[in-house]
Amino acid sequence: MRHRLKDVAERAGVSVKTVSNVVNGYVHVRPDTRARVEEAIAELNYRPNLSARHLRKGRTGVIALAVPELDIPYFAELARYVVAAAADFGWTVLIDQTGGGREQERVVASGITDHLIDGLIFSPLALTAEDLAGLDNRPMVLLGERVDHGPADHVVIDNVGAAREITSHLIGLGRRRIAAIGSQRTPEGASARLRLTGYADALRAAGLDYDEALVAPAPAWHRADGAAAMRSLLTSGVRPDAVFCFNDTLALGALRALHEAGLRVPEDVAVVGFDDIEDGRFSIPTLTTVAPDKAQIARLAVELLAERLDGDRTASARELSAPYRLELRESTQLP
Amino acid sequence: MRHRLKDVAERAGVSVKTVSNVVNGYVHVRPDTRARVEEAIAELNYRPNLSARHLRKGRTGVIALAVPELDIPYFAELARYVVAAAADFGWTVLIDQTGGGREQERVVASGITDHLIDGLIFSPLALTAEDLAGLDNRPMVLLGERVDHGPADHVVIDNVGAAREITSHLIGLGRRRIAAIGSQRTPEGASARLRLTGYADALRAAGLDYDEALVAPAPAWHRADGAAAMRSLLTSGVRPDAVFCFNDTLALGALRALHEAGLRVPEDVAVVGFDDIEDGRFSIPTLTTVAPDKAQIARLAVELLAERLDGDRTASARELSAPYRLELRESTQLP
DNA sequence: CCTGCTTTCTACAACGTTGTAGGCAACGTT
DNA sequence: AACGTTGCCTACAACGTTGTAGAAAGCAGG
Repeated sequence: MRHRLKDVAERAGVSVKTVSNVVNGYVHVRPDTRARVEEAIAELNYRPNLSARHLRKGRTGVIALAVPELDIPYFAELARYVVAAAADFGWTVLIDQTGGGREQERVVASGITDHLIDGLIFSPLALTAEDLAGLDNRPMVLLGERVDHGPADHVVIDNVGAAREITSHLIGLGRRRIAAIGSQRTPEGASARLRLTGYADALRAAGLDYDEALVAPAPAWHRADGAAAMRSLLTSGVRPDAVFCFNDTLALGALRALHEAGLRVPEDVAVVGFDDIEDGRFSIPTLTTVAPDKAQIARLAVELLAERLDGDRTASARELSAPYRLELRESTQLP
Repeated sequence: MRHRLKDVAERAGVSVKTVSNVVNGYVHVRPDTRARVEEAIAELNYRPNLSARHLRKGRTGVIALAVPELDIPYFAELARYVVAAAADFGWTVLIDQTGGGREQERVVASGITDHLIDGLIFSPLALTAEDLAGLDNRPMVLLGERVDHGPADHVVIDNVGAAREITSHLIGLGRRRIAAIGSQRTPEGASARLRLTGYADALRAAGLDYDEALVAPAPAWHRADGAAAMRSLLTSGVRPDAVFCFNDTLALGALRALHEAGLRVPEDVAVVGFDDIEDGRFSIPTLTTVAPDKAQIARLAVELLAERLDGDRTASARELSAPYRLELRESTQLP
């Protein structure tokens, strides 16, 4: 059975509001009264009804994290950090999987979980700034690149810079025919566009040609897509000596395809990824990658949301950048 | 701004309750009235306040899924299936990460998210039947092995049978010195114990000795633990020709350690795992594993919860078993 | 002993929703 | 013409909580 403030109040011989005051840490309660109430709470194992509290206060203590897919390791790792960061604020995190489609994302953003959550941390793939503009402006923090200069707070990393840096690393190793895997022409592909830009920048800076034939598209960024893209690069005869994959799962797929083709990594082809997922630290060979500071991304997102909730909801949108670093591993380092 | 039934009612010129009836699909509403109300709902972009509805009805339409760690791929994949299965019932899933500790799990089970959720699907590591016995019995479905014959509904797979089968497969390939990685002595290690039992059964059935030195413990079941356990097996000099790892992440770590030791898989050592996570389909070599039917596990869990919510809450606990099959891949199949 | 202040507590209303009870037409049956 | 039945709708109360207003008791200062 479930007890209410009223039950506790009767047992302790005080009013309902006094129990509420004790629960909420109100100071002007006599110590012996407080003790009596706390005892009653313990005896009845009383827990506040969050729905009722929410109805009254307008806050639930729950925020949502919406990501395209949980079984993409990057998002699972990110979720872990967001849950941890939110715990510091006493928040529970409701994790929502959008699937990445534009319509599904619109539903989530417009608040299918309406009235249950105080705010939303949202990692959209397909959503555009216009989609967001028409919405109910529940406090929201966006992760990633898609909705540039939209109406909401934003945590990003410098995709162009990171892509340029890791491509330059490959060039510095003496590689000259550097392929890229993961380009996308769809509006969903904002990260892809930025990483491609960084890749092209690095080539240009080194005086290398940008060769369209070395750039392989990937409809999604799963292992299977990386493997397929790598295979098509190999059969097309362009003979790359390095591959920059736009995320780690693509890179793991590419490693697989190279292995099947009998090519050695890094001797014949160097491979780099992006995201620093745990798999890449144990793959054969281990994977050189761009490591965004996920803990920092999560913390910044939660802090932005907290400020938005407590402070001025109409203040203009802020954009914060999280750091990254290169993780050099076996897939580029000759033994 | 956010609108209420009252706003819609005023706009449509009807009572609040009539709007509520339209929203809830009550039949006795004149078509023209219904149309007027629906128009007003659309114009105001009205959404019901779930907290208020819950307060009144005692249902939120939200269930929680509590797992030890989201960045263990098995749980992430499971989460995906649970979210999908729950959607069929119109439920939103709140995903909770317990961390796997006994105290944290007790907090979750006793309902830190109290009153916000209708029920709980729970994959405990450390919790004991006694822990659960004292709790508030919110409808709960348990996944996995730990709390055998506890008070709650339960979805399991036949760990002993699956472990026996995959070990027998190794024996059938002619392997004789078969190591096991992942044993645990702690109370958390229920799955470990069952899989070890199946392993020992298979050895006995084939007339092979159970050799303590071939069984390596793993404090957790991460890649790093698998790699460490494999290294210690190799340095101990027991020279296994096959390894049964109690889950896939352990196996991926073991593959890594074998690679570092210069041993070939499967030529020198065959490796098998358990869980069929996506990584194992792309690792080098790809991983032979026990593939539990995760979609079925998720569906059974959600259905059990639905029955518990709608039906008799005091009916005795049920235990359902989900199927599994062996996935034979490169880590055991000679080319 | 009165006044004004502080501390401690209580009664009441309200948050947005839905179940219950009931009213009023319109209809068909006697 | 009176009656019961049905369809459609409304008023009210209640779910459990907390903010507001204010009462009662204690205290200090005159």
